[in-house]
Amino acid sequence: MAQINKSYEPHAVEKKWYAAWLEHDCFAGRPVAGRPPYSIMIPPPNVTGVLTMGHVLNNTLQDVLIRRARLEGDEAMWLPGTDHAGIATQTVVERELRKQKKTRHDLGREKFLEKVWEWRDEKGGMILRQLQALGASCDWSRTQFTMDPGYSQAVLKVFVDLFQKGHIYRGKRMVNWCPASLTALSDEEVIMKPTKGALYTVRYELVDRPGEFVTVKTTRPETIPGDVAIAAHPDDPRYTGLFGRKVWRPLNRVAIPIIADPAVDREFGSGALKITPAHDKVDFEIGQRHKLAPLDVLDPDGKLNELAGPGLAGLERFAGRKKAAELLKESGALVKEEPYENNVGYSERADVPIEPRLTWQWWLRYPRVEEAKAAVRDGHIKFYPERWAKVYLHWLENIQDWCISRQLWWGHRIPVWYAKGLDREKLTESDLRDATKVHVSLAGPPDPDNWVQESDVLDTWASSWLWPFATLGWPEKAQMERTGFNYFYPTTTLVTAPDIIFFWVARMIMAGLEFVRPGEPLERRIPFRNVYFTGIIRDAQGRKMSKSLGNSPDPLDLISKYGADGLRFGIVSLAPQGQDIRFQEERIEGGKNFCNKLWNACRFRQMSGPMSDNSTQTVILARLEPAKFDADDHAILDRLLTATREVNRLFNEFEFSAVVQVLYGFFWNDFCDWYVEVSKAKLQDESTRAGCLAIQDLVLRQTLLLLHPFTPFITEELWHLLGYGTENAFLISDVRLENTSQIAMHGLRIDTKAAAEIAQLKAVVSQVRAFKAEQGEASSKVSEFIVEANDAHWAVLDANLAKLKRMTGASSITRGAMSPNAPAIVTAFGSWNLIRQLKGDPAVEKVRLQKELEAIAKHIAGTEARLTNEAFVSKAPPAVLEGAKKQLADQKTKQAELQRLLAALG
RNA sequence: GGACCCUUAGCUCAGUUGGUUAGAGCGUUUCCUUGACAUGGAAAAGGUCACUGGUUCGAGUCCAGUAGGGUCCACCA
Repeated sequence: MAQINKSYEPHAVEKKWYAAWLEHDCFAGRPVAGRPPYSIMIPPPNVTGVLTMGHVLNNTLQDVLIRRARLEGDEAMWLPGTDHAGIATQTVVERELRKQKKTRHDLGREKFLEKVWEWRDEKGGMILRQLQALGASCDWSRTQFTMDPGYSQAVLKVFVDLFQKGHIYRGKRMVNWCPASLTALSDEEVIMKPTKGALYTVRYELVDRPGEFVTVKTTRPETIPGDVAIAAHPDDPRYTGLFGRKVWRPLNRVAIPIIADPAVDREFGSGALKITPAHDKVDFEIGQRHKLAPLDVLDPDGKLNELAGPGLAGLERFAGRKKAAELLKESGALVKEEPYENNVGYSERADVPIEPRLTWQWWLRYPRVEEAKAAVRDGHIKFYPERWAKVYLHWLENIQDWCISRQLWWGHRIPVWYAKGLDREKLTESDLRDATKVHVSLAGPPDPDNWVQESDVLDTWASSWLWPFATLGWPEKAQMERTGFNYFYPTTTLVTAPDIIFFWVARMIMAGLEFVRPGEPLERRIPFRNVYFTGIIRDAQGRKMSKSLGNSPDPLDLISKYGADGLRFGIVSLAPQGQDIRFQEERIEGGKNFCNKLWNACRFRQMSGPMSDNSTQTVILARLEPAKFDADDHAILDRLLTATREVNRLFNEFEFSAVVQVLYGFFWNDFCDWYVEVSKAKLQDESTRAGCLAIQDLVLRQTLLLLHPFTPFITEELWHLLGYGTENAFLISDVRLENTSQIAMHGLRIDTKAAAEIAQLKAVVSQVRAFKAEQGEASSKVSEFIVEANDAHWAVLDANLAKLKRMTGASSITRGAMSPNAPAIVTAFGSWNLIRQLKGDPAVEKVRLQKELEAIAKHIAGTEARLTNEAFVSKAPPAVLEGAKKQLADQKTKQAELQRLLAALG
């Protein structure tokens, strides 16, 4: 067996085991009859993406779940993949083209797409390789890409199907238009941001009453040339006489009507609103009601066009705004300009203000909305934390049709063909259903020469919403058979961030319900049973991590600094359920330190004595020597069982950081700080040595098993170094969690009373150590104690004497009468006298004892007050009452002893 | 404007169905290089649990309100 080095060096270990796991196909998930499945679909990162701290958290948790499932004996399958990320990817490739002074239009659609594929093959999917460094145990043979041929077929089939069912239609409507990416966006891709600007008060002169004006307030004077009316509330007395009259539009001067519409807020400004139907959603609706044709003064890229009139035409929109204000000022129409802050919608991707724009787009009326609500409301899908269910339900209550078309090239091209020569501007809803005018199919029209294909592609989310089943080969029967669709669907758990609850989670639920296993019960159609929402990782100041702020550490740097296990352990310990996380590198360092502690505890075991047969828990149990157990042996086994139960419970509740905390506390405090220390005395005694080593072997084995999901590399390494498995059996894939109740089945009864005694003894040791420190006695210094204790107490001390001496740094602990002038303390096991060359100063000792007496008197008063309270005595449960009584008795004993010591000082 | 969340030690956070003297990690201070580990050990200091009221024998925990912070949703020009 190899020698364990002095400190843990993660890098070689990580490399070695990841390669070994891959080589032995440990990550593969295959249907096994009679074995429960556990499946997770990775939230596919953008193919352009690189690993961020958010990914680290998210994927570590998925790996934890998957590895834990393997240990529990489930057939675990974690499917990886990437998302084609329409806008992001197209932008990246266009940027490269721009370096060669080219645009995508220079290449043409086909050539451009070739370039994108080239880019993807060379540079895409880097993030998946980075996940391997983290230790992600994905079944890489199943890696999917949303533009793969099979996946694409599924996407198009869904489009055709929804079209045929009447859920998809084409409509000219106001959309969120991104002037940078030149495409429509869904509402979810628009971020509202408070933006500083100006509020302009502009007056419009009445045509038939020169010198009289109507004033309006606007933040966008450049759209004035697009005004088609001025509106006021019909009941607004200021305007009743003006409805039907006309005003002069102050830019690109023409006469426009004053109309009455209830959508106008009387309270804002003068109560009058300029109506620009082409550039505002509300205005568009008002325009429709009054049959006013929109006047579009902006080009798709955000430049003002010739309709904006001389002086403005050709200007970029923000330059146009300034210029419009100047022109208004010159003509005297500008009454006021004041600083103003309002909410402006920004394109999520391009981070520029979006323009409401009237365009033809494809829309989806969501299917299965009611069922999607029921699935979560009725608990078929459980959200962790639960409160996200409210957010989800609220969104579904107010759901709007989804704009699924994008004016991009990179994506799934919409499978619609228009008959040649057809005027698409005039296409009606019934024309759409007329096969002579519009063809919708996967295969395309049989006579392609007579048709023109729709140039738009689908929103990326309109492909990723199929992820849980399209990745398993749906809808191709043969593929589904091959991937084990029926075995792995519905997936077990989805781990994702709450910010894509609408983008993705809700839509996947609706898609699953609509397309999978039609006609079967809801719980067979849902895409997943549990959804775990991670927190969002923020920097130390609480800001979101972002590239532009540069506040996001590179996870690969962290891995090289602290090891993958250290990073994983640290990030999980940092992330309690349901809250955003403030990143602290110290916690990652703590993860590394924990690994080192684990490493050294195993090293200590190896150095403590010869290794015996460790190959199964059963053989280790057989090596235990219960007859020779002392209280510490009982206590550590008791703690092991408790910790294991806690871990099991917390796993079921998805409380990962609490699991880590329990394991940390058990291993570091109970095992290393106490049991290993007391072992040192026991190991020197030939008669207790073998049994003590067996207990260590048992505890370490269980610890490695419980820790493995969090720190897979180091646990696998130590598993082999300590001989827990055979050479070709891996902890990750060949070992099952062992039922610690087996310990009880081996005729071994854990004496919980002895275990409780140890807890008390620990307190005494702590007290004695503090006492020494207070007395200026160095913690390592060999001290002499005289203890005055009753027979029962002394018996306990005597039984543990060797250990106690080691733990308190004493050369001797003897029973005897108190020495009057030496410093002393009162413990649960007698009064301890510290004997030194230099006696304590009685005056100082007196003060110390008096202070302690004061404190105990306070506690006694408090406890007595409760116990003499009639209401407490009659209403509190017996256990609480008994506890209080015992507490009082203990406090009184201690008080008496302190008084005795004080008196002895004279 | 609506909904949800948060406020506990210098910092970041735990705190299960209300029950002894409120915990952890980091940081700070003191002591210790004793053969697993200085990536370590021992100990100390540090909290009127945001505030006010209520329910209760008993409230960090339950209820109401107030203040401060955050997130999401919403068409106020």
